[in-house]
Amino acid sequence: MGTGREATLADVAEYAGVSASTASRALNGRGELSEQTRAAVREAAAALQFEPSQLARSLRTRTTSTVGFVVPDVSSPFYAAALKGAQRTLEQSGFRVLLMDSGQAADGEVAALRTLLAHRVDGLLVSTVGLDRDRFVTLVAGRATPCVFFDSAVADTGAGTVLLDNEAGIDLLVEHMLEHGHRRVALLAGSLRETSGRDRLDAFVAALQRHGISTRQEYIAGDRWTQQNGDLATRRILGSNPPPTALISSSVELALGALLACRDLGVRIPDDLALATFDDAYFAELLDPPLTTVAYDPADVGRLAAQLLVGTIRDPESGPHKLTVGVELVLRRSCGCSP
Amino acid sequence: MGTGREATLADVAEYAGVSASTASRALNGRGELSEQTRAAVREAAAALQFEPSQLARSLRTRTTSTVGFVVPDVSSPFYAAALKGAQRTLEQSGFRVLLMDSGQAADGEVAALRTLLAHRVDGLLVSTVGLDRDRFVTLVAGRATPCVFFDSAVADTGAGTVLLDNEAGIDLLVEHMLEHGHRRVALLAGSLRETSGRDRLDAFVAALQRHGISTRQEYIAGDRWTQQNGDLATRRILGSNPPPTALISSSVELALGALLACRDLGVRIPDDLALATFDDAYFAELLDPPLTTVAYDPADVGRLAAQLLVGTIRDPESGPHKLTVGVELVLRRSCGCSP
DNA sequence: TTGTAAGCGTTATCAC
DNA sequence: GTGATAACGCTTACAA
Repeated sequence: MGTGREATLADVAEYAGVSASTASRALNGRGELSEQTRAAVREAAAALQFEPSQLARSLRTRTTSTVGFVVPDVSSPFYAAALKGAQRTLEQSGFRVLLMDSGQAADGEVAALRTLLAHRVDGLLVSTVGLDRDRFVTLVAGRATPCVFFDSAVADTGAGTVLLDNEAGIDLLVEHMLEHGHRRVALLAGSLRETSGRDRLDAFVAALQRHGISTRQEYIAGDRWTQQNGDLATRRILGSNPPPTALISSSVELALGALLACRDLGVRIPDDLALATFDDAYFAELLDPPLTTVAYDPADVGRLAAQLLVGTIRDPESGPHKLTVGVELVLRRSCGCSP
Repeated sequence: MGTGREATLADVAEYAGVSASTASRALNGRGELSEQTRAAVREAAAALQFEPSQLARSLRTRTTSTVGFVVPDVSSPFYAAALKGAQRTLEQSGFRVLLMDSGQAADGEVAALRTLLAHRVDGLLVSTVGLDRDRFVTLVAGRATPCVFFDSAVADTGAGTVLLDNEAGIDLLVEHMLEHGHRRVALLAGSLRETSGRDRLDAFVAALQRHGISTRQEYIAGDRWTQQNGDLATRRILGSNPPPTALISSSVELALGALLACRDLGVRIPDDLALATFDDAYFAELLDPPLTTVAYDPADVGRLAAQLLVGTIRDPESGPHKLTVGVELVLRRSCGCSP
């Protein structure tokens, strides 16, 4: 059961008593050949457990059927779900996924992109941590490899972009808090280097403005998408005088941090502080208290981005598309609504 | 900024006025060459934005520096975390990750393995959905590509295995329930085709046995790792007469389903039913009620598996290793403990 | 120190 | 229908 080399096309050809080119044609169903030789080749391939080398094939055909997927953190539920969505449609279109984690850092992202390009992937799916435009352009936009951004994009570049409707989401959250009668509303912000984080912050300020409420600096805190950052930022915000009566979170991790901070501080939700967050999670309903959220389908984001990318790979001329994934408000107890 | 072909090593060589082999040596730092030509080549590479084709390199060197990663479901937090752990150590060792999702099906897993083998990955990291031994052996064990299993393995094969200490985990859970005075203890089981699921079930039966309690068939239900299955199975179990007073769950998804079912049925936790589960989750403490769990580091599982794999790739002779990742009990309210 | 040539395993373009 | 033959872009003896 030990093994020598893997069988090559030449081995198969020899076994079947034909030339390599004939064997290739037989296996790929191209060209006309007799049923007889075709069968012989198939048989030989089976007998030798032949598995054609994608490496050699790719080198020759100049196409890898592989797509690079770059995210700040694979273990985040959002990215994992987006990956899953992308996976499925890519697989159906005959593409494989080469995954890279940028580790939430620009340098990591650049390294990932380099590696992927060196592998000659046919396309790129990236959620950027906030690369500056120049760096991105010289790195990939100068090449033939199409890149579709999702969730967080580099402005004015790429073959397509799929973003969540951040503005609509924050609007829903803010207006709902105002309907509950709150006027002192605070925000837990995520990373402002990513468009998703910045857009949510901007939408928050704009929404309040629209209702004649000017933003107080002390009511905005946070700069990373982590639970710990949510905890810290919440404590900071609650320290302001007067403290806010409502808190909107830019992500579920931040909201979890807020929950922890409030529990520790003895701040009751929603009685002392109303809370609602961007991102629904499958466990949101089971939290204490159940979280009011802005929901969307993260797998959809990946799926759409993958579709855009496949479209561009197949037809490079198709102009850059921008897609927005819709969101909806899910009312639960944390904002003050009754079940 | 459209683009022609990517620059090739030959282009770089020409630009620098040297031969391709010299260019290759200069870039890879092999052999002795004058600082002068080395600099010239580097300069040329930079000027042309040369990115060496891993494809060609791999074809020539017969090594891809790529590892295949196969899991039943990427979007599951456990696998996502394991992936993250593996990623990190693989990256440090110079390997890239080609990710495939088997979609919880044996056929999907076989397809994934085939694809990965065709890509000539240097190694495989797989959490099997329960492939039968023969199928696995003819597919990959007959080849030179080493395979390390994690979380769920195919028995007696592979270059290594990293499993959670399922038995210890279930023991902790069962004994804790017994300490609380429960005698009618039920189990939410996961997929029995995976070793993780089967091991937990077996450990459950054995643990009760050890304490002189024989297992009742009606107290065991479940066959998939989903929240929905947890919900259904819980309802079935609670329908038995007399119903159990304690419920142990094989995974956090199942436990979430149980929480939902109990809420719907008006069964209070822990008063009417004590609950505890395998798998800690970052939100376990924030649930209502906070969940008592068996915790471990999922990233560790991936990390160790990756280390084993890299070791085997570097030294194919190193015998098959079996590693077990430790677990610990985290007491919270759902089992009846007070905070 | 550098160049020449062969070869990795395919597929594509020709002939026959 | 089928078989040579030449790439694809790189590395590595072996020469020079």
